[in-house]
Amino acid sequence: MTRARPMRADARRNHERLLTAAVEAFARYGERASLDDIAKRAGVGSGTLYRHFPTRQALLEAAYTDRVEALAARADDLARRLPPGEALREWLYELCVGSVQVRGLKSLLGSAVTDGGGPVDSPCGTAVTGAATRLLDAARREGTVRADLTPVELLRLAHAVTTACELGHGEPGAVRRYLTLVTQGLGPTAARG
Amino acid sequence: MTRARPMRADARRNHERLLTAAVEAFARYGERASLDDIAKRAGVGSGTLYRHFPTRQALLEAAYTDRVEALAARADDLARRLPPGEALREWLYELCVGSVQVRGLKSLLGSAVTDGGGPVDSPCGTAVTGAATRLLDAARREGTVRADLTPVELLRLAHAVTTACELGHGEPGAVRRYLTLVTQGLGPTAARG
DNA sequence: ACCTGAACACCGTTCAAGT
DNA sequence: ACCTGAACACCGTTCAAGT
Repeated sequence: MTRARPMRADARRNHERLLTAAVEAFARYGERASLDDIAKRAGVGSGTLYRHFPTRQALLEAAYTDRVEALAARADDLARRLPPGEALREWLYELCVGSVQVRGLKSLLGSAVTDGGGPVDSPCGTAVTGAATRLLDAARREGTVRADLTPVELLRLAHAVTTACELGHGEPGAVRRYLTLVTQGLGPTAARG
Repeated sequence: MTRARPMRADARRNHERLLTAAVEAFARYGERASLDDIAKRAGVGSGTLYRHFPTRQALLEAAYTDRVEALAARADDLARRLPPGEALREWLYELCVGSVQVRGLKSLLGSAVTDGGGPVDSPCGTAVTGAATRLLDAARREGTVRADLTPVELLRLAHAVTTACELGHGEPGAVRRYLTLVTQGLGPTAARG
């Protein structure tokens, strides 16, 4: 563990300003918001943005650290309050709602489970995969989830559900609907919990 | 029905060249391929591209007309050969495989079920929603699909599955896997057909 | 050590001028 | 009727010059 040594006062201020501007811009324009515009709104040269956040991904990750951590904490919270199966379902619901509502968050959560089979090694990837793993393990022990489902698969499906919702452009109840379809399956609705 | 009157010879040739270049570019770079580049490779001024295809969407649609029609035809083909439930599953599989493999096709199919509850009124939207409706109706009569599932929901889920696969960046068997998860649901694997 | 902003390459889109 | 390509506005990224 190397502890980052303190930034110079102006650097620290710029860092903060950039983050504020980024959060606002991502909220307004989605994850494709103009980086140049973010720098301008932060009152900072474009080079400074790149110094602090070398890639768009890095900026996105920094902008949503709080939210991702809150999501992870929420998982453990739900695990304490509800039976495993319900906790898992409710967490998935909140995850998807967040992804639909907070523009840019979906992109970040998606990139946390992109590429190889495993989760990406980033703070966001670690936090969210950890939460999913804990919920999934408990539900599996309870026997309410298919045993072969992996955390990454689960998170990818959540991302997929969010995508399906987006196609409907804000239809109310879309998250619940598509989540129901995916968790229950497409077969005939006979005896179901 | 108004029949388009024949294009001037040079216009016709440019139209064709643009399509060829577009198919190639979309295949190589995905649906975000540079329009300027497509015009250049077609040996045509950029204004000409906009004259023939006013939007990127229009170009995308034109580039994949054949493929979309083939998909629709394939649905009826499968409906003739297989029991409804199997025909539906197999069609979904081929739809997703196509969306994963042919860059740009996913985007087009997605936009065919974007926005309001109904399908978009475009040749592509009509063809693909028609096919989905026929397969779904048959399966419903047979009782192998939940009765409340709509064609647009089905197509959005297919789009969603494709998205999940993309996150895995070409893992073999991903389409089959995620399609299985979505069609069977995430519950415990007990008695299943 | 950090910041600035000009510079470069690229893209989408429009439109006056051409044939 | 159709085509061309310059023009404009915009964006991402780099880097020499500054403090």
